[in-house]
Amino acid sequence: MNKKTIIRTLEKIALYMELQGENPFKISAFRKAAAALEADERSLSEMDDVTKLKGIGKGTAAVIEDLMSTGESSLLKELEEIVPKGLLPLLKLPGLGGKKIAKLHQELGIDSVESLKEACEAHKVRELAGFAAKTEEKILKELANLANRSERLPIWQLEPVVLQIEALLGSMEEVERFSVAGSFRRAAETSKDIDFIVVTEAAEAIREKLLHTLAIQEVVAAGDTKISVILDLEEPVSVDFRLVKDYEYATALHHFTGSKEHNVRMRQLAKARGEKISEYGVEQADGTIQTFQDEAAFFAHFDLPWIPPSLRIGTMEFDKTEAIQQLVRLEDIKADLHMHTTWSDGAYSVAEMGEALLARDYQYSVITDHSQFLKVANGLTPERLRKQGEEIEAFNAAHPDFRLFKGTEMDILPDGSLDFSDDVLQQLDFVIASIHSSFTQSQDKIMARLLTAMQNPYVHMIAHPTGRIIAERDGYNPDMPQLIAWAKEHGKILELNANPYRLDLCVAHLEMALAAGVPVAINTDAHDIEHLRFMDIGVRYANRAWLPKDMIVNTWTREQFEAFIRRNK
DNA sequence: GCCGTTTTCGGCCCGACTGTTTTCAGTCG
Repeated sequence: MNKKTIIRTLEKIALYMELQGENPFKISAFRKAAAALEADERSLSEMDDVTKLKGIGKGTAAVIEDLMSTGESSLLKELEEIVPKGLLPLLKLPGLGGKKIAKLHQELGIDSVESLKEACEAHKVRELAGFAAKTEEKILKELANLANRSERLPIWQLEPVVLQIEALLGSMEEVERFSVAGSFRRAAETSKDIDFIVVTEAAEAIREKLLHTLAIQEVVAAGDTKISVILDLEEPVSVDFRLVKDYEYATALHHFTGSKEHNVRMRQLAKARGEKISEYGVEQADGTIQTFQDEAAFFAHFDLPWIPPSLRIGTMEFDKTEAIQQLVRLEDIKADLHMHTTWSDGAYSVAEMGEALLARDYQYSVITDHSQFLKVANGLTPERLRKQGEEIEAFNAAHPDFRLFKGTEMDILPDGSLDFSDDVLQQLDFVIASIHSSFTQSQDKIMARLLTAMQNPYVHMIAHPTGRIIAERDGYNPDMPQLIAWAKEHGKILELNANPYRLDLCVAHLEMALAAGVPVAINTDAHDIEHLRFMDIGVRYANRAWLPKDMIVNTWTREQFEAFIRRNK
């Protein structure tokens, strides 16, 4: 019996209990037990007594026990007999929760999406106490939406929307300050919606402006402080705006950044001190509300350092306060080691990219256009690579306080050979090796290709090591423990590609790299000046794996970096 | 169902919005 099955079973039990209209605290106890198992890194066999975990007691331990000895849960079986399976999808309908569904089942015998639809159409639902015509109409509307209801959207789909709304809010004179919040701010790979905190003294005016300016498919809610809309985009996106006063900003931003689990822990912390946290401030024992200028002051009130949003998952962020000080921040970044220009498939010239890097206060960076194999991207031949080098030197001559290094993003070919010979590579300052072809080869072949790159003394870094695209494709499935071991052995850097399409290495792989002591570079892989902004996403994503600053190559000074790239020459 | 430097019972995070009633329950985040 593996741990995942047990976690899923506990969650399933919670779901069925919800459909019975069970006590919400009992339901949440089962979810907490599942979360406790998930948060613990040990496997089941390594735990001698699960009840020692906070959140697992007699009842939930009995379920685990049952699963381990018989392979199934008698509790779940009982629930499945009482509660029709067909009710599960109804929980996805907005406006319907466990209690209402339980009532529909008990009073009208509803047991599926189909029977609910029939009951609505026959106007039977509006006769129930607590339901009325409007609810019935809403259920019918949501039932029609059920099929094409979008689940979680990938970060690369949301990022341009966030950018656009930020521009809009920035242009409104009644808006004093604002920030994106929610799981997007926590650098989640996918989100259900986008949240914004907006400071204004003119809530009504802002509400009207938002409702009239945005391309809206549906207004879900429009109250005094909360506006919730679904944007009319190719893929509909839900956006929530919370309108607050300036003095409420810090606590509102914290509250709506979450995660839910983090907030619960914070509130328990407050409660233990006789205080009460809400989005409006911290209520003291005497009833007065204390507010804060920013999140740092809010955390300081509870003797905590400012916790980066991506770490707020309700577990070790409260304990590992020392490690938080060591984490990389955007202002620590001194370089970007992976980008493209018009020489291959980029949109800007060497000089234009150089100026954009200078504008970001970087000390150095590397131009890494594609190599000759990648014809679709206008990859460079050795001859063109040499010419590009002259252009880079000219830029450097005009900017003595900054240095653009000459590099390449060289393809590792399907047959396992490298796209440039050693004497070409020798001329370069920095060499990236990447796979862009034949993703479907066996793992052995993929690993053989990567090993060639690892063993080449002129290669410094492997870019986007798995080749995944979030929510689109899995990549070429390398054996990561092996790859990381080779990186350690041969002194190579592994990339955290910060392009929101990729975020590759992913969090789990970054944690493995950290454990092995393999240095990581956070790079934007920019094909456009605008893409340099992805560094921010990369840094926030890296925080999720607790990578300390000194493990991140592009926080190193130019001198440190030069020493690293020269060591095999 | 779980938990206890207030507790073995009585809490469990807190507030907005909607739709239902007419002061509140349910849902949601």
